[in-house]
Amino acid sequence: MGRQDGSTRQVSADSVDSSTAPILHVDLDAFFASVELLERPDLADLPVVVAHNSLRSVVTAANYPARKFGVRSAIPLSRALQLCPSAIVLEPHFEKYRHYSRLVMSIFDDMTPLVERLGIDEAFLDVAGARGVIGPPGDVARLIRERVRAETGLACSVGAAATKFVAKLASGRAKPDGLLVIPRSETLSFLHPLPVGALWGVGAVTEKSLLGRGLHTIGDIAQTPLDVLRRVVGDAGGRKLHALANGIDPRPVTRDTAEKSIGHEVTFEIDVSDAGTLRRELLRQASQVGRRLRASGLEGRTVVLKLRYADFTTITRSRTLAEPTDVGRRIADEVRDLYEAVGAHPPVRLIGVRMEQLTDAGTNAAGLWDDDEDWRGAERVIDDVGERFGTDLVRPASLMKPAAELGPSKRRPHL
DNA sequence: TCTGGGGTCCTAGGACCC
DNA sequence: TCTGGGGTCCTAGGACCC
Repeated sequence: MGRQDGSTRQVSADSVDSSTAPILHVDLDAFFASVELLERPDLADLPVVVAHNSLRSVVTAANYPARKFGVRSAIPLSRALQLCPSAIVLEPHFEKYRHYSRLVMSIFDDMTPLVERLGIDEAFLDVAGARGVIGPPGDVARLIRERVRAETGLACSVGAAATKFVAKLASGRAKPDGLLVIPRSETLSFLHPLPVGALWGVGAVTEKSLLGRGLHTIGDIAQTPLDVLRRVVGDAGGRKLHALANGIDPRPVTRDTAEKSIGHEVTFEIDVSDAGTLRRELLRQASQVGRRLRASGLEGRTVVLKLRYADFTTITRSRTLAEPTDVGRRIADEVRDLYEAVGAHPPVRLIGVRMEQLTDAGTNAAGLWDDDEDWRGAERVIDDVGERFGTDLVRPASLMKPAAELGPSKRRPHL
């Protein structure tokens, strides 16, 4: 069970006025690991990591006992096992995580219509409007934490603030299983002592160049002239950093926006040189991308091939089509052309296919210029058969009927 | 420590148009 | 005629986030 740590209780005591902190950031604690432990409560106090058990895998989640050894998300599994040889490794089950994610998100939807999902285990909520119904933001946050625990058995942490950025920092500081309210008037005193790496958009590379210029804290950034920041991190980045460091973050909580790209990629356990293997993998991924496009009712216009070589250098090659498509076959043809044009290359560590410039399928419903229709019809049959049998089928020739013989396709909502 | 897979956003150069 | 400036699209690469 999570601890109610001292600092959390102090700052978020009922006496703190949360009325100037209407933006909540809710973050499930060690989400994948916590879901796995619902079924293995006997392991809860032992170090547990969730990761594929393969040569090149990385940790996707670590519970708090594992974190005491320095194990973190995104470090190589091999490294994690060096840090903590006794760690128990569990295979991930993404279907289960999506299930719990939906349960939790629907609790958020009960609080306010303004819910912005961030991946599978986080969301921003604007609860200013919940005041009359539920109460001030602090009350909403407490209710969310109670309901998530009661209805799923999971712990979450909540930050409440006047802006998204500060709310997100606050939830991080509230972890695990805590609540931290930062009233508007305390924004700067909360922000300025924190290290530059805590700023949104400052990763390892930017952090290094900021530290190299003697900028260590968010307070340092706040006092640095905008021109100087721009020179370090570029035009847009400089403006953003300067604003955030001064507590300014005008981004509203918006309901979820349309996807901008859909893609798949794999890292091979052993680098691949054989062109045949790579072409087959491209075909597989292109089919998968096509299927996801159709399932979401989307089409894409730009096809992107991604290759990562043994030395980790990464190249992309892209081509924009005259007309968008959701047909795996068409995507496969384009991406194969892109691959052939690369020519001789070093052994490949990772290969991927992505579609960009997505639009709603059906905006081109007249079918003008649409020579993909036969393939599309055939692939829809595959979709439907696959849905019925839960399989990822190879395309039997017998299913290749002309589109005219097929009924209208079902548009399934994504996820 | 040899680095996943899903994404988003930004920059920069060149083409092309007005 | 050896030269401007803005806008948009396309391509490639890279930082960053969960």
